[in-house]
Amino acid sequence: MIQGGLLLLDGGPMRRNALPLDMIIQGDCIAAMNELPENSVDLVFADPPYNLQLGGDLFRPEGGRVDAVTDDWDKFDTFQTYDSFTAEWLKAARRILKDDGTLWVIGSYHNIFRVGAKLQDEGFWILNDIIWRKANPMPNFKGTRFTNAHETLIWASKSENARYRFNYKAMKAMNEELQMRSDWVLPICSGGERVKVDGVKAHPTQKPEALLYRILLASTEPGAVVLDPFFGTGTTGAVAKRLGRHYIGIDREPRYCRVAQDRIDGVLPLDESAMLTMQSKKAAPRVPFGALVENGLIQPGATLTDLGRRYRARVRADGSVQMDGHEGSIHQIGAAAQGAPSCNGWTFWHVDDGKSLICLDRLRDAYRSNLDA
Amino acid sequence: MIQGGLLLLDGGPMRRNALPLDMIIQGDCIAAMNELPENSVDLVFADPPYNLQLGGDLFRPEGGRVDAVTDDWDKFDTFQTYDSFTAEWLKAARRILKDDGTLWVIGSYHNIFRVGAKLQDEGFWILNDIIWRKANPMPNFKGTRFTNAHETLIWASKSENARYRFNYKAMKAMNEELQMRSDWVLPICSGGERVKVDGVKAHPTQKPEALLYRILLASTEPGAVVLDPFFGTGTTGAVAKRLGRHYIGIDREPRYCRVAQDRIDGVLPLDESAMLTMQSKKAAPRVPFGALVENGLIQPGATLTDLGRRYRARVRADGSVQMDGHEGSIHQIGAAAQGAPSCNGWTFWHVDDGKSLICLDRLRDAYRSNLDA
DNA sequence: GACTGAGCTGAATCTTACA
DNA sequence: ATGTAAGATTCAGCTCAGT
Repeated sequence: MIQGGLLLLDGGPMRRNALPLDMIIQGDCIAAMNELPENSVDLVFADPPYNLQLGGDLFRPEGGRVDAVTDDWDKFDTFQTYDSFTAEWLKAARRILKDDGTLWVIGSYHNIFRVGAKLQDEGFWILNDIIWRKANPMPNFKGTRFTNAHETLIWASKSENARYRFNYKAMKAMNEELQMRSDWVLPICSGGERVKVDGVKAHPTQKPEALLYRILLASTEPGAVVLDPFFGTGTTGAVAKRLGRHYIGIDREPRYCRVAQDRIDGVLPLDESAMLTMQSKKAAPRVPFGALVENGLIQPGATLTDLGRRYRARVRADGSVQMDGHEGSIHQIGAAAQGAPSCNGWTFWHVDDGKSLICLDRLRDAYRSNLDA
Repeated sequence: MIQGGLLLLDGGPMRRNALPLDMIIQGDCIAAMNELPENSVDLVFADPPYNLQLGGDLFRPEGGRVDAVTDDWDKFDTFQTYDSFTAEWLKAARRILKDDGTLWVIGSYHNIFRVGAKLQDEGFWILNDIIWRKANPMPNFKGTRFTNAHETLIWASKSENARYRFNYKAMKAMNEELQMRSDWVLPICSGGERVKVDGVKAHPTQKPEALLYRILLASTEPGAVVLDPFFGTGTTGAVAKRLGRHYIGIDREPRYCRVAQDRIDGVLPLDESAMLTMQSKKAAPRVPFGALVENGLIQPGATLTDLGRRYRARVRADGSVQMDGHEGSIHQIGAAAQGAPSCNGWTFWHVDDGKSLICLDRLRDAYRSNLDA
């Protein structure tokens, strides 16, 4: 049953072996994919449930409550249940993929290792793992772990010797004529891009369009067929339409299907020049003082002094410094030394190499050029 | 048989249940770990082999080579063999780990998904996946994929509810007073750091010391026992010695054991004061608010207020406080004032000394340093 | 209109000691 | 084991109200 571009799977007359281009299928993704013809799709992008296994509520330091992903679709009883679900959708995706098509999956440490292993078991050949480095991740409020600041994507072909598509030149052009690396810095999806219904976010895990933009530009050509079995708010469809690719979206939730359809209806295909607007900005590398200690440019225990040699501070193993019983960052201790409200420790502090004083700022330059080399 | 700090496993008189601190064991890591006492090691760092094609037969527990068979079967067999090898060394590592110890593993997309899944299967609880973003990776010469510019580490505790060690403040200090994220930018190991024998690099996959430096500083305390079952050139041992941690290294190759021993012999430990790092408040001795009243740092009857002077509470002789008829601890009344689920009264409440507001936390610091004196 | 500052939010496996 | 209370803890980006 087709309703305004919406294809309803259950009981509907979807013809087997017909490819429902630029349509959204409401239903179970495994059953829906099994209805489609084999070797017919150029790309599968999948954002499956992560199986987060969250505990109770989490509160922010200022008292707010974190709006966590507690939806039923993310709950699995055991790893085994999750694994067999994963194997099933991977098998179905593999069948409909063309032999030279590729698969993208995104996940976090909760699920990505299981997905990656299963995908290799099914015969997929991993081409890259890609790190989405979030420019603005949610902090770790309780100070219990490292800030979870990235998600992982796996890009895989159907087999080891498949002739997959990779638009090398386009990627290089997008990255200021440097080869595109396996780590991508992109902001999370927020602001005007976030799809909302009555002011409330429509989906808890909407992905940024920039992510799909780069994926489709890298691994498909115009006119390609892109299938997303976990369509959600339809980011994949929106970007595919904008870039002149065909999409097929599948989602179990009628609500999400409607939201996605509305969203995609509002998308206009892009002319080439406008594509440039989404290029990534290259961030100037921020160097923490601790990195210099860690990399041996400054030894723990070294003494720092100012140009007038009036103050002396001692460097500790973690990059904090100590002076007269006070401890803190080079900036904090520099400020305390002078009784100033603030201080740029990079220019204030120097290392005495016996002959002369070397400004920390010069050591930072040295470290930066080491990074560039 | 112990030879100049080198412990030879095969046939040697290594006593079961003795912990060979600051030693290198030459032998199979699974057998060697199984000789060590259970619950005795604080940290395991593992850089396991991942070259499936060349190393397949090495992982066979029974021996017996795999004949060159059809591609599909060979691959399946290789994964199987690699998986059981992985499960074996993970089990052995898990046995010798203390219940509050943690495991670090590093790998690439070739093996990390299999290792991660197996590690979850064995009961380890993933705390973070960490991305080592290489500042200077090798380019992809053929232009067929994204430049493989990172490796992945997994950090895991022995079980879900284990009380693992994480030096939050030290990590934050090392990163300019921002939480340390899950993506670490570090240069690859090259130049003078690269261990060479007769001008040729001694090991193909030597890891940078900066990587181990951050790992040990983040997840161990001085004096901890760190075991590395794939010791190679002994980077783990070198950094452990420098940071005042004990190491136990295991490697199958006598050649690597010798190289590592020479390298570690040349390392000088940091002196203790340089090894100091920022301590988290959680580690500081607990001070009841009543003690401040008792010792005259705050007078009974004094008025407390918040930074915005919106709320006022009155201190009573027993260290409880009162506000609008409610009475309780500084935390309870602070929470009630804001309508928040909880509150740190130490940082919320201030005393007005006529000129400015003094945070209770600063009075507590004064009391604590008074205790030390 | 431009600027400032307070407030809100994002795939989160998010405390510890003691009774 | 469970419950209770102490007390430790946040970064970047966007929105919106108020100069």
